[in-house]
This record gives sequence, structure tokens and C-alpha cells, in this order.
Amino acid sequence: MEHKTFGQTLKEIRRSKDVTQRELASAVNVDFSYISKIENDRMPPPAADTIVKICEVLDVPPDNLLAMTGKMPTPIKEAMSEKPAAQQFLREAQNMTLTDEEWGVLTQQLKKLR
Amino acid sequence: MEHKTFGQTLKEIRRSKDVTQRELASAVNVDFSYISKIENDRMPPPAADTIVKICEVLDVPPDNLLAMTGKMPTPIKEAMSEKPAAQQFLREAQNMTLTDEEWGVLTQQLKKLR
DNA sequence: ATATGTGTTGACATGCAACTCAATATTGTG
DNA sequence: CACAATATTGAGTTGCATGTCAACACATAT
Repeated sequence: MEHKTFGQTLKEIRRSKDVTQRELASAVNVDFSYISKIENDRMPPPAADTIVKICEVLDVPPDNLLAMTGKMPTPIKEAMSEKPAAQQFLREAQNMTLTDEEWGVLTQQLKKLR
Repeated sequence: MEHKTFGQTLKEIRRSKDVTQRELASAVNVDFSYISKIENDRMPPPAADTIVKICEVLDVPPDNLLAMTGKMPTPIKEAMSEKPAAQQFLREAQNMTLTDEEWGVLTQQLKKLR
């Protein structure tokens, strides 16, 4: 089962909320033609911050769309930049090429920390 | 005790290996003047991939220098992009604003996975 | 059928990261 | 000192992400 593209997913969400491209575009301050292009995968997905804005307007959590792009919102990115320990963790994790399951385990352990 | 800059650190490493800027530069395929600027912090640190190349030439692990910049090498970034589970983990971790110690704990647990 | 709202497309714009190039200065060595 | 190797600096370049603008196409209600 092939993955839905970013564009397809966005289009579905937008339509399910009964919002036009123009409405969405003006709400997030981009040109409506840009929305069209990303929905048809004519252009790569927008910047992480734009994705977040879009999701706010459409009233859905951004995680799903963000995950499809491999991008991180600016605040999170900045927080990471100041955390060498986090980066260290990340590099080691990737060197190990963890499976999804193992990431799941780590996420569980993460929750137990607090 | 103030942090050493990226440039200072690189300069020290390079000198300790008895390599000139020009030698290093040509080995990593950049202009030698660029190395100079980096070492004097006249420009921001180079791209992650360039840092990795530099470290290969100087025969040191890249982790230290990479950690100073908050950048991730392309291979790791790409691997992350294909791992929604990893991104999910990351977002949750950042929402929790973990301390360095907590990241350390996670790194330990990471090692226990294998 | 035409007017209006909606969507698509191609060409072009803008900003920034990551450099290069040419000129000049500094340092080391005989 | 001389002169070569090495380092520094300022201005310019290039590629890519992230868009905009203007023109056109399609759908549908009246």
C-alpha cells in the first residue's frame, strides 16, 4: 500500500473542512496558487512553519503532515540547536538505524521520565 | 569557562594535525579562504556534510564539531525523514524540553536496546 | 450562455546559505 | 632583509527553498 503524498493528504483535509484554496491561502498569508501547486505535488511541501499555520487554520494537529516532510518547526529546531546532548542522542540513534518498534520503545521510556 | 567557538576548535584541530588551510581546503574541495573565514568565525560554520568531510580529512570524529553547530549530516537527515516514529519521538521530546541529564538517560537506554 | 467562484499552470521573484575569487597582509626561513 | 608560504579580507557568485503574479481553465447556478 503506497503512501499518500503530502499534496493529496492536504487536499483531503482541506476539502473535509469545506475550505477553499483561496480561503486557506489568505489565512496563512500565501498565494492561493501556491496552495494549488503543493496540493498537486507540483512543488515540494512548504516550510515547516507554513505547514503549522495551515494546520492551525484547518484545525488539525500538524504532526501528521510534518512527519511526511521530514521537517521540523523553527521553535523545535532552535531548541535542538541548543541541546548538544539531544543531537548526540540523535546521531547515535541513527547510526544504529533503529526500527519503528525500537523508536516506539524509546518513546515509552521518554514518557516514563516524568 | 566560556565555550570555544567552532572556528577556534577547528583551527586547533587542524594545527594539531599539522595541516595547512590550503591542504585541508583542497582535500575537501572548498576554497582555502573559506577555511580561513570559518576558523576566524567570520562566517557561520559550513554545511554539515562539509564538516563531516573536514573531520574525515583531519581524522577526527565529527560529533564534536557537529554538536557545536546544531546541524545534521544529510544521510542522517534523510534517514530521519523516512522515520515518522523518530520524528514523533523528537517532537514529544521537545515538547517536554528535556534536560541534558534526561537526554543522557535516554542515550543510555538507547544503548541497552541492542 | 454568461457570470462568478474555484482551481491550475508557467514564468518569474526574493532571500539566504554556502560558498569563490582577487587582492592584500602576515608569518616563517635562509 | 628577502622571499616564499601561509593566512585574512571584502566583494561577488551560485543554487535552492519558498514563494508571487498574471493568465487561463473549469464548474455550476441563475
